[in-house]
Amino acid sequence: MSDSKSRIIAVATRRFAVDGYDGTSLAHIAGEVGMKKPSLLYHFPSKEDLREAVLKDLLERWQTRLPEVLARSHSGADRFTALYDEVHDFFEADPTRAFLVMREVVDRPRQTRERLGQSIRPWLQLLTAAIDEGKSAGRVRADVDPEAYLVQCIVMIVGSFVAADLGAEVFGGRDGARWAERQRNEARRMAQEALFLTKI
Amino acid sequence: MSDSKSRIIAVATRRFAVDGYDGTSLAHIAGEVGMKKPSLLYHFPSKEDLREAVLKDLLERWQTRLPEVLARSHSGADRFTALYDEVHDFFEADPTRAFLVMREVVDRPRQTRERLGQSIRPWLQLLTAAIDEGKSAGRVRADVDPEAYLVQCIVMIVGSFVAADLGAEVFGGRDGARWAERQRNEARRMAQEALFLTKI
DNA sequence: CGGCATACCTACCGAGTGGTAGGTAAATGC
DNA sequence: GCATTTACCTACCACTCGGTAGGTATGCCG
Repeated sequence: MSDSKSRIIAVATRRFAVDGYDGTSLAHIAGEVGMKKPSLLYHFPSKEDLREAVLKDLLERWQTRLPEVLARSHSGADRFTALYDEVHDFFEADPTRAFLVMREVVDRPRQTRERLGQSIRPWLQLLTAAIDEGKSAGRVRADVDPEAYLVQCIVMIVGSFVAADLGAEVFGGRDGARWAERQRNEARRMAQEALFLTKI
Repeated sequence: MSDSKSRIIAVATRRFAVDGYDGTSLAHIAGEVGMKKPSLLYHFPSKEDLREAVLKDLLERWQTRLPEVLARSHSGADRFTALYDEVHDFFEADPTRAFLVMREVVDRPRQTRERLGQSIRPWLQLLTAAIDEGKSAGRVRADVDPEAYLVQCIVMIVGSFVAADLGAEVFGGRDGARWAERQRNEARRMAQEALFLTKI
């Protein structure tokens, strides 16, 4: 991909995440990249095409990240922690990703659910099987609903970034950085405790 | 409040939730109400004023709902379940509320966190105290971070509505209604299991 | 060298936006 | 009965938007 194209995508990703699709104009994106609007439209024929490219870029980064972790990690609680942290780190590396995903889901529920669904279905099915296996082995609580549990884990991770400011406002006071860490740890603890029978 | 005003707020709430603030025009809202744009602007001097009124209306409904529950409910696990369900029901009664809240948080993190924070702080502080009390009594796990836990509960509830379509797509197949129920039960189970020491 | 693609530009267009000016018909208050 | 307020309207304005037309400088390929 040409340098200009990837720079446009980088800028558009951030602007879409912060100001939303409707709230971002092509002229602003172009200006931030260092060109004029028609030049941007030379690379992406329409705003909708740009949106598509931004989403595709995000999903590709996701797709290339996860397989490594699944291969690296062991089994049981180890694997769970590694995976959970990896997903969290993916969004922590660039928190605008969480906002972008949340916006896409809210802006276009129909289109996004198919696109996102297609992208994460293989992983969720794999993890569902792992949870069922854990149940048989007696490591995992019997009353876990694997599919619903996994979706809710994603909700917790993505939501924790979106709600980070809110939590810091209500409780954190001045200690914003610490709050993010507390929320991260608590979310992981909740996910763990709700899954495994034995304390880790 | 006049009939026109409340009808405008009702329509605007839904449109803001579905299409977003930037994606909704005053003319469309007015048309749906059955009047023209200038007539709407007679009731709300600016679009921003309307946004404010929509948010205020939502928060007021919230404020009037919760006290009853806190008064009604008993203590311990009972209270927890009643409260959790009540919050869930508040959003289930009109799922656009969840979308609206999520949009507000994403669209204006700074302004919203103060507004929402102010509105829920009393309840969260009250519940924080209840959790600490539960810890002393040995009902609640010692390693719970009450504040982070409560914020994460809100994230789970609101997020479960926003992500409902997504989960149904990945797993539910045709069985959409059942999926919503599964996700609700699992979220509550996760919150419960992560809080209490003894099984309920 | 000529022919062509790349990557940008200025200038412009029609549609739609939030908001205003000014008018009107009906209800309300004295 | 008359003045005022309420609640709507038509017509309009300035502006921004996504997108197009058409031009230009640069660099590559035969």
